[in-house]
Amino acid sequence: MKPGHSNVPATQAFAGGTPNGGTPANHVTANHVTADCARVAPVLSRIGDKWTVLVVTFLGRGPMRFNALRREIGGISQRMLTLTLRSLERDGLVTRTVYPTVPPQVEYALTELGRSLLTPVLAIRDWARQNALQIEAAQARFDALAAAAKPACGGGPPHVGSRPSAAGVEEVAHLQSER
Amino acid sequence: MKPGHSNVPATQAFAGGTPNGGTPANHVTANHVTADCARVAPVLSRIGDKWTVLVVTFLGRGPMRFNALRREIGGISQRMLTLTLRSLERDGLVTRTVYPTVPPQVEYALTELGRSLLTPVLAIRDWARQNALQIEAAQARFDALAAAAKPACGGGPPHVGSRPSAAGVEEVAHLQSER
DNA sequence: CAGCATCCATTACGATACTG
DNA sequence: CAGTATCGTAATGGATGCTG
Repeated sequence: MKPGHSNVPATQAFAGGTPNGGTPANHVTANHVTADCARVAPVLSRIGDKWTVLVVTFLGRGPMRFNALRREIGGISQRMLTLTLRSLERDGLVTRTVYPTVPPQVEYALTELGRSLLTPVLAIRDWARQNALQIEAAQARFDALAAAAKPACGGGPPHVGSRPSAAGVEEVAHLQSER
Repeated sequence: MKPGHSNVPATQAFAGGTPNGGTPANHVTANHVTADCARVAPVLSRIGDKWTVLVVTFLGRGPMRFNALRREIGGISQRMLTLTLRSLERDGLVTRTVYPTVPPQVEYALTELGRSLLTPVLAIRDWARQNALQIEAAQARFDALAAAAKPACGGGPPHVGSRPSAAGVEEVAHLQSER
């Protein structure tokens, strides 16, 4: 069996209308929403896989050959690059052009659709860039609390996990100003 | 061991400068790029997991209690909702407020950071919505070609996969107009 | 150079059962 | 209600070796 992508058994809901504006108390009739959500989910799985965004981002800078891409990206295995490109090709996001030269030469490029994807994808990437530090800080804080609340017995071996909860009375409405 | 999230061994590159504009032949010195890319990758893994986007989207409509979220989302298992919310809390994207009522009541809400994430996330979701049909069409086309080029021997059992390649001479520069 | 096939480790996720 | 614990399965993804 091929370990290829394209899966997603079937997710349903996907949040319907406008997140705020629009009708305020509109808590979704939960029926027609389900429909196109099922089509949205697979796309997100695609975006979310380990390499798609990378590849799309790089191809956004112009067409590229297989190994060039491989080198630029850095940590990707040949297998995953192949798989990712296949999926993208299948989805109509990239084109694969083979030049029948003596050493075979294959060039990948974004399609129109692929370029349109580039916009929101870069938006996410930039968000990630800008907020990475905040997130790391939040994680550190969280982990610190978790570790503090679970000294278990002796010291504090690197056995991370668990949570500060159930350590006594839950702190209520922490009033954290969301920094 | 907890099956919790937060993994990502270490990805490196992440496409540096402006995707097009800027310096044209700038093919990345591949060094300082590697730095913040390593911080961006985990964030994307988070976005890409099966439920994060869903949860964030729903919470974007206002604070919600555990089971309310569970019901609204639909296909999520209790376990995954817990895990997802944990991760989001750890990342500082949602707050978890426990009200010590007799039946315990926990409310989840997006933080400022979480709301800022909402914007690019909705952008992706909308892109997915708008282009889902094109993608499906592209897939159908691709799969049709793949199936056509691989009748194997007898008929065409449901052994999907593979590709039309290596079936003869590769079609060169297909000139597909990217529809 | 480009890429498929196979093996193998890790992980994500769902179902189920139990707790405060 | 809101979890946690445990189990089993399937998907993800890396390493390696072979082909055209």
